[in-house]
Amino acid sequence: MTTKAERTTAYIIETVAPIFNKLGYIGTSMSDLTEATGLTKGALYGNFENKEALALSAFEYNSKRLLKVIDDQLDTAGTSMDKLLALTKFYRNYDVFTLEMGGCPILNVGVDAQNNNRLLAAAAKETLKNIEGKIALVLENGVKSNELNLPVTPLQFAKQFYTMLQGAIAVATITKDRKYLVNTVAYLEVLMKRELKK
Amino acid sequence: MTTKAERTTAYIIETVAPIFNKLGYIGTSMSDLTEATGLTKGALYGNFENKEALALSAFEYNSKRLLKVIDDQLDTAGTSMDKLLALTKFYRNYDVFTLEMGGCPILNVGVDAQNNNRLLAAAAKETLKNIEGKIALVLENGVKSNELNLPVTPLQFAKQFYTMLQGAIAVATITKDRKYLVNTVAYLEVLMKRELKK
DNA sequence: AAGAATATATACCATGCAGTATATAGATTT
DNA sequence: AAATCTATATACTGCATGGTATATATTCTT
Repeated sequence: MTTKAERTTAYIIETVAPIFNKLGYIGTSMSDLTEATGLTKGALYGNFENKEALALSAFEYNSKRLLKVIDDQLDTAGTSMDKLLALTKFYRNYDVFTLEMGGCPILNVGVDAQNNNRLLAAAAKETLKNIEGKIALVLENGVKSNELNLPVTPLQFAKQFYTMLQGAIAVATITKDRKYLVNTVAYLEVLMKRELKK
Repeated sequence: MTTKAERTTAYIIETVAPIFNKLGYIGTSMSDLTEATGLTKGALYGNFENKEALALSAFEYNSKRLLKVIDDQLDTAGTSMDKLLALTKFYRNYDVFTLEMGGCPILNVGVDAQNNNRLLAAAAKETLKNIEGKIALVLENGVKSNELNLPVTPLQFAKQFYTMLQGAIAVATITKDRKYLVNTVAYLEVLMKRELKK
């Protein structure tokens, strides 16, 4: 069973995560967080050492949520191609999924923290590489099971694959136009069928 | 001839532009700027109404520099394909070019200002669409002159093209790994030759 | 070169910031 | 239910923030 204190900590993270993601590390003030949580500074500082620890926990929370959903897609039953298509389908509505998180955490934190907070920047980088690795694994299995035929190494293909997705996310975010997601995913699907077929 | 005052204004913008780009709108303090310029608040506020106006001028400065270099590439003598290849060649070293600007202004400002400053966010979006338009124009001319054969409209191709480039920029920035730029450009060049050939 | 106009420096607001010490309220254990 | 322990609220630092009023340099015009 979870104690009251644990639940409060969890509640703070959940509440605070989208705010940090939206406003950025420096752009978020402790009073933004007391206001959003309905708690006081005493409560926040009782649960977290400082603002940085809070921001890190917030990012980890968003990151885990994202990784979980990606895992879910890549765990889809069927061929490696089926798994990848489940993933692209997810990314087609990535903006909807990340809406309540306050946008793409990798993009937001990765860019925002780049020159402001080393730990956060490193965490974003780590999450990104994590996702690349997951995609590469599916590709690798596809090759091993004689299903797929890659023009490059699995990791290299995964990196190019993810670069395109992240490009769509970035441009869709900047222009506030989700068509970039839809079009990029459509393009990726054509590309996959053309390049990965044995 | 330029008056002293005009030169001071220009000097402030030049000096301040990379700082805003690196640290973000909120992350940049007026004292960061007085320190960097060697001027006092009186001088800064004498030349610009407020922090926002200064940040906007700074972004416009970076934006114009970027658009100018892109124009230079797309003005390369030769076929439309030559022009596009000049552009991709430029983007291969985009990180070097944007180093002294403090990173990609479109990505940094577009993401940073997204939830913090409407004017800056709108300016970043505008610059992005501007670049897409420039690329589309070259493609359009290539089609008109019977050189290229597009699978989609010029603007649509340009959007997909730029999305990939911006993806490489984003991921290279987040991971601090320029290989994404190199690889994406290499991939784009193969793609162009395959998809655009008449 | 003198005078007018303009640009920059100085000194100062009020406000918001992250963080803390301590008091109070609440939960957990016996 | 009482006692202990823990978590939250309150009130308060010291400092940095954006911005301004005014005095002092400096530039431009004649």
